[in-house]
Amino acid sequence: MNVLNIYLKIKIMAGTKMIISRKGISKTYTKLLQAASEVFAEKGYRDATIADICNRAGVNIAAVNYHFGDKETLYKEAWRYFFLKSIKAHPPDGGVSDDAPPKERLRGMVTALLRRIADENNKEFLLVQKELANPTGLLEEVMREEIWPIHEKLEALVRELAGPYASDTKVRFYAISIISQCINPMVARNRQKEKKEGKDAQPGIFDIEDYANHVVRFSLAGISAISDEVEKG
Amino acid sequence: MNVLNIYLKIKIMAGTKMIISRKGISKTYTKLLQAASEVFAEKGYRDATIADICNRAGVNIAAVNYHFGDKETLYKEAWRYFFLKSIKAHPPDGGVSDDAPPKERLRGMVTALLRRIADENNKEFLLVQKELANPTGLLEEVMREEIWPIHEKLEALVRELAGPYASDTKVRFYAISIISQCINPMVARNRQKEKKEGKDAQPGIFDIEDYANHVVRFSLAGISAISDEVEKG
Amino acid sequence: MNVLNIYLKIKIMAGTKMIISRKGISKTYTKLLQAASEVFAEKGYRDATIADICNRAGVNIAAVNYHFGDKETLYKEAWRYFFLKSIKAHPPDGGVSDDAPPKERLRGMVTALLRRIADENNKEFLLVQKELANPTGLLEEVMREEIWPIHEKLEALVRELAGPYASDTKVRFYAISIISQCINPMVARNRQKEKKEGKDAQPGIFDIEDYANHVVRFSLAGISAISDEVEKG
Amino acid sequence: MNVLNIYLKIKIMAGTKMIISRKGISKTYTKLLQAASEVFAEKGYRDATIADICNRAGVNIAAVNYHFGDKETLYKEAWRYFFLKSIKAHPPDGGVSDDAPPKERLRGMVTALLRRIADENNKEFLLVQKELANPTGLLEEVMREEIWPIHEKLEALVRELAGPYASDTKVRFYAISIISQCINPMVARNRQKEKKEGKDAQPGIFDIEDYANHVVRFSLAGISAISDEVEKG
DNA sequence: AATGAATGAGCCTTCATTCAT
DNA sequence: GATGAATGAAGGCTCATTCAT
Repeated sequence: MNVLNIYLKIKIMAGTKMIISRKGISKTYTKLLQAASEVFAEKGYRDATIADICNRAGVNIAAVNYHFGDKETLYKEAWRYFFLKSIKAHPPDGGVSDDAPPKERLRGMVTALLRRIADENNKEFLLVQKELANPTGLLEEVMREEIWPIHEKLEALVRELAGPYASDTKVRFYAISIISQCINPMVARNRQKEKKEGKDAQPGIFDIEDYANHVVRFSLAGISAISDEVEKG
Repeated sequence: MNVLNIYLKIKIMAGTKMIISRKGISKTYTKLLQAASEVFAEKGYRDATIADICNRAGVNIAAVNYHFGDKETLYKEAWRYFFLKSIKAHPPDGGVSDDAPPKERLRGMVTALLRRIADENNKEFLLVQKELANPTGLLEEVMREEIWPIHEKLEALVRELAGPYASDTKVRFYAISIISQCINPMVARNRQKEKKEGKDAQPGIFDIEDYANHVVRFSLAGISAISDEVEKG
Repeated sequence: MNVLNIYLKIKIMAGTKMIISRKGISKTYTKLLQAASEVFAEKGYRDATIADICNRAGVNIAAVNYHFGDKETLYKEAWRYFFLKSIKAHPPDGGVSDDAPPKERLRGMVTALLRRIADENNKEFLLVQKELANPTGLLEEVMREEIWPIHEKLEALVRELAGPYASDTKVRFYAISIISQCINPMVARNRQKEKKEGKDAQPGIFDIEDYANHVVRFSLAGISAISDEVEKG
Repeated sequence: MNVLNIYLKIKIMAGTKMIISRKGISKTYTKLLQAASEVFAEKGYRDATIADICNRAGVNIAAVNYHFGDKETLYKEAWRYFFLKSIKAHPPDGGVSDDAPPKERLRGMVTALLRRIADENNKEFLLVQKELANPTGLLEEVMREEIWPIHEKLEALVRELAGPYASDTKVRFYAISIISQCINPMVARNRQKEKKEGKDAQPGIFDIEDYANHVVRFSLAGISAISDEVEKG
């Protein structure tokens, strides 16, 4: 290497510029986050291209590197950004007070979760779904942080409903059943809405409130029936 | 004029292959399907590279073009191939006769579906999941053909269980609840198994037979409870 | 290299199988020549693919290698094949006897050349044109053999017409003028016919006999005028 | 929660380029056009490779994509670029004023066209020739735009020379004869110069000015002779 | 004589990233 | 803070050729 011409260039990159920059969040930065969340949600991490995102954001292609360092960081930040928006718009308790009877609180949680996933403006679950299917490993930590609390809260509630004799396994199964009933059909529903060709009856699409009612009654019946059996047996 | 135009071209080639292979041995086609299903299941359509697949299959890169034309076709064929293997290994009725009482048949279907998804050697659902999340549009048709019949069969069974007074919407909701309880946790379970780092309790992993029992009892209770309400009300 | 497994394979390839094979020209061989001449004439050496040719000929892709050794040889043979057909169909003297007066012989040569190039079934000039533009170097020798005699014959004829005082340069120029008038517009004419969209008047297409008359009169006038000048001057 | 998420990533990069380049130096775009025109002219569209071109231009392969999008566009732009250079260097009227007598103007046009084609630095006609023989269809429109006007101008001039009684067909034939005498031998001449093996007398190569004189006199004689015939007859 | 299977080299293109201002 | 220019690595695909029967 040419001795005389060596030079060093030190680059310091902050994962979250938001906090560092003095004048608040820059316009370009926000536009990029918005565009990125849309494109990532539409195409997934791999198929989304930086050029795509910058194009939609109306900024230069080098802006991603400038603001976020690389594609990965942009991806993580976009998810974080929309997770915060989502959690603010859809509090997990569904607006039901902690003092309300358990059944009401269950209805609150189920409805909140269903609405959150079904929210057309909420790209969050599309991103999550794509991440789950094609794991980049990038959202793992942040997802664990965000999702696990909800699951735990639900388990606690279910334990109340199932009574003191229910085993841990039972309680876990109850919680799984409830969450599955919320997530799976909603994800399918979103997918169907994406392609707007209503050529046939589209059997999967339905009214959210109706379905929420169904899930609550179906699950309460399941819990009490099994719990009764157990108590008797 | 042509008379003297004869010329000889002598080519001397040295090699070893001739001795090694003798008869229709290397089924490149099958090896490619196998390798493709693995790599596609692991990485998804986009991240899987042809080089990867051919490498794993131990064949030349151009073999994909020769046998399948392009990556897309290989993808579709790999899925079709493994779907057939899967459906053969896990008949949807779970081995329960059509004459058995409805509850038994429900148990059969649920168990079959759970086992099918949970089968570690079955790449099919990994592929499906990746396809659902990052739709290439390639499997759409074939998936509709294969999956819809199962759903319809389940709906018919649920209608038996729910009694004559159950509305179509109710029946549909029952079916959705049941299928969701099967698909969602199994997919999550597979994902957890993929990364074998059992650093924490891995709360999602459980015994399939136990869970199958749970789903059947939970769902039967849900169905009969709601149906009773309806009849009375 | 593995000493024990070395083997030798000697391949003897004949450029012109026709002469070697006992039972005459094989069907596949001829079909290949025909298909090759078409495809080469349409697309040129480089853009024509062996798969294309074999497809059109309805034979296996390995047939080219089997019968001709490689693409180059097929190319040369196809040209030779069609050159012979062409020269047979269009004798250079146009059917005019060697005893005829020079003007008649000129008319014969010009007409013959024009017709030969314009012959729709004659792929020869398309091939030549493509070869001239994108020289593979393969037809060079064969073209020199075939084309040069015609040129020389024309020069001899022109010398008769120009009279004894015409310099070599003059004679050469005359010949060039005449041949150019034949080749250039005919090539352009073929090109126009290739794309059959007669959307506008297609000013280049015209009647061959009319044009032949024109060339003869135009050229005779040119020759005699200049020769007269020279003689006087 | 984000507060502590700041992280630093320090990257140390060593290189030498900074010192070497300082100001808008390397006109990659122009270098590419130049190199492309050369390579395309030498090898034709298909045989020219992007790697070749970029190599000769001393730029990275991806530069073609960046500046031109793809090979096709580069091809078109290279042609357009050199056509403009050519037309500037060789104005079609050959520098003869519009007021000059028709014969002088004919001499001007013929000489200009001959020189233009024969110009060794002018890749334009090589490109055109290759395009005509192996049409990519890409230059079609642009060629029609550029070449047709010259042809029309020549026809107008010929009409002057041929007198008022000449039919349209006659005039067209005259123009074709003249242009053919220019294009065809020049193209052949270039081809011969390309391969610099002067092994034999290379009968095609000659002095341009001599040939220009010949074409003018030859053609004028042709025109006046035929026109006279017509008038008399 | 003829062929389906297989191969290796090479080409165009894409794309995340970096340069240099 | 922001950007147009430039790059290197890699991927999918094509195609003439060869293998093995």
